Amino acid sequence: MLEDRRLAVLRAIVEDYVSTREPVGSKALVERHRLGVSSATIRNDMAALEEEGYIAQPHTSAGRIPTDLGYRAFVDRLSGVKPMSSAERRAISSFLAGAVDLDDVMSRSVRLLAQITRQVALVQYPSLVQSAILHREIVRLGETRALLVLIADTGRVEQRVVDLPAPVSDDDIARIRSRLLSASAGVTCSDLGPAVEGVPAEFEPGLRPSVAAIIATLLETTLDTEEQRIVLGGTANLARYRDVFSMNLEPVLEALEEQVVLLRLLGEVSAATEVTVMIGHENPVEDLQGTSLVGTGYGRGESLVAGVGVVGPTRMDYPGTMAAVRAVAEYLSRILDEN
Amino acid sequence: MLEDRRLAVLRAIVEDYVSTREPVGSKALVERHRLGVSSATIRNDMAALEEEGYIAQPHTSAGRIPTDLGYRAFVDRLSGVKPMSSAERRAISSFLAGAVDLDDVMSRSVRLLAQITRQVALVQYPSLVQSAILHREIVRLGETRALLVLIADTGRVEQRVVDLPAPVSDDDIARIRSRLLSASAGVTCSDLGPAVEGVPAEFEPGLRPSVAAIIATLLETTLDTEEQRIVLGGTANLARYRDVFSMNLEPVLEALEEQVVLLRLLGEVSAATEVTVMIGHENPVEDLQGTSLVGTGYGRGESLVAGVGVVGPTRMDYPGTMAAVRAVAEYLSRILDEN
DNA sequence: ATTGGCACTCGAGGACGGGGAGTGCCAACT
DNA sequence: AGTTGGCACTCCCCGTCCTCGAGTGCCAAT
Repeated sequence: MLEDRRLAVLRAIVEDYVSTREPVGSKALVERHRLGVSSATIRNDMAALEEEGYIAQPHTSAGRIPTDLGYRAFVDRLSGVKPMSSAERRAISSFLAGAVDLDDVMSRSVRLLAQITRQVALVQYPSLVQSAILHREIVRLGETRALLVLIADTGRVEQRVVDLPAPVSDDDIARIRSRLLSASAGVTCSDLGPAVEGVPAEFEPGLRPSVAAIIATLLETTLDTEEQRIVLGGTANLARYRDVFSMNLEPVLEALEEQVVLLRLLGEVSAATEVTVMIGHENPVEDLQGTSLVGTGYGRGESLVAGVGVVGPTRMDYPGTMAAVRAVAEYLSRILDEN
Repeated sequence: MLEDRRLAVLRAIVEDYVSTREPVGSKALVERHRLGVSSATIRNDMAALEEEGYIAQPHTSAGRIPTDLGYRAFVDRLSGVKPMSSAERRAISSFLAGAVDLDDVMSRSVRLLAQITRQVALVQYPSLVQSAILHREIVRLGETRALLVLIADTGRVEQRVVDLPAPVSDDDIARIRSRLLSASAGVTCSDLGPAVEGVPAEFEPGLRPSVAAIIATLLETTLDTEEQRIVLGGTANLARYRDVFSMNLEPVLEALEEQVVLLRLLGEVSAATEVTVMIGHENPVEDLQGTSLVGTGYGRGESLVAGVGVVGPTRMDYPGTMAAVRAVAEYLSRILDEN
């Protein structure tokens, strides 16, 4: 009972602070919420909450603001995921339905999510490793250059230039192409290596290094670290939070421009279908420890192929953001399912 | 002679203001530059320059800062393009040489340019309309869906999902594919329309709508407005200029997220091989009138296929930025030539 | 356990004032 | 005519001081 009220107070503090951006005091609290007790009582509760590390004072004689721990408790124990209005759902689905290809789906999603949450949005391309390859194409660019194109069943298209160790004719390319197609038909990325292992040996000695080079590039393209790709949008929204990242949103912007960093980030929260939240210092990226990350995975049915998420100030509307992230992930999954 | 000294004073003011970011006064000017006259004389010149609109005072009893007109005069009449050091040239070429495909070239270029200039960089993909199409591929995604892939000689790969009006078999797709390939072999984008016009009529009536849909998408993909694509990087550098965009770099960030805006922008400066500069209010985009744009076109030999540029505060190092933009454009042209 | 009362703390924000950089103008000099 | 030193003047910057008020912690009373 007593514990209950303390949590109610914490929730009220989080909600007020998120909406006003100002430290909240005991008096304002009893006025804005029907807590049924006096401000003195609230003060006692606040002292206790501070003792336990859920809230803090910027300085003596100021109101309290939630700590990362406070937000964590709020997210874990106090807020369900707020359902989105049907109007919002309709807006999402109609906006994403107009996409003409995967690139378009990705860029629309990221813009949409940024707009809804008014924060920075991240969307990851479906992983190649998890996909079936529908088609492979080799195009001759010149004497010693070829372009390799992979088309996955997710709609993803990857391209790679191959430098060939020796000149190769149009005809040679055609033969290599058809042999590779037959050798790898219907094979998933992960099984590709063994399936094409013996292929170079089937060709004339002079051609073997070139075939090997093509196969090497083919395998490389589907390598874990190489193939990941993330788009982000809504960077402009960061400017709104100038106050939070006190002087320096520069390191934040810098971190967000690093694919590697983004991958690490999304990797942490996209392992599950539930929405996952990382708050402040929980973030593994040092420059982003002043921010929170809300993310989840998406994919076809049970198998997750990529992640989607939002980066914003720790002082964010968690229920709303979580709902938006979940909704976008659902629609992305649905679009993948349709293929 | 007298006019000469006035210009020398203007140049000195621009240089000092760019490096110190503070209004510059007559006394500081004679100390830092060998002008051979006293500060009183400089004061007279400054009054004249202000009269003519080249410089302005933030308030009485402060130093002068250049106006947009002042920067314009500086760029047009006072600064040659500073040549890059050979070390810098080597850095550029080695950085760009490691690229594995066109996407990689684009993203490396944009990061490189952002890093050299410490500003926001823009790089445009080579235009499809200006390119020859090396290869077209049609892949069946399902009963009524196909994926169309275009490969241009610039290394650019475009994809598009086609919704077919009627179910089409694997075999049908193969026939359409080979017919389209033969009909359009060696044809440039702009001549594509006439070349494929009669193709649908060659097929069975039931298949004609589908063939038409594929051709429609094919043509659409190479449409002027649709096919343009720009990448940008170095957004983090904007944060450094918080002081310039006094309160609000939010509109700037927003403008930079709009492809349409970026296209308009780069379009203005990428029509020539010389580096072009737009200063402050000269910028057609309202939200960017506090910034300057330095850009140029690049391409194979004489035919320009795209643009590259930098957005930064009007108070920027024009000679250095122009040199960097020109150098990157040159290397991009060279890379395209190699294909 | 809750409450009203009270003394105390400390930041925000306004008033004040000296210091200094910079200007414009003028009379004198070349 | 162009240049220069001198000088009065203007205002911004910045530090100091002070008041105001929101908010706290503690205590005695219920």
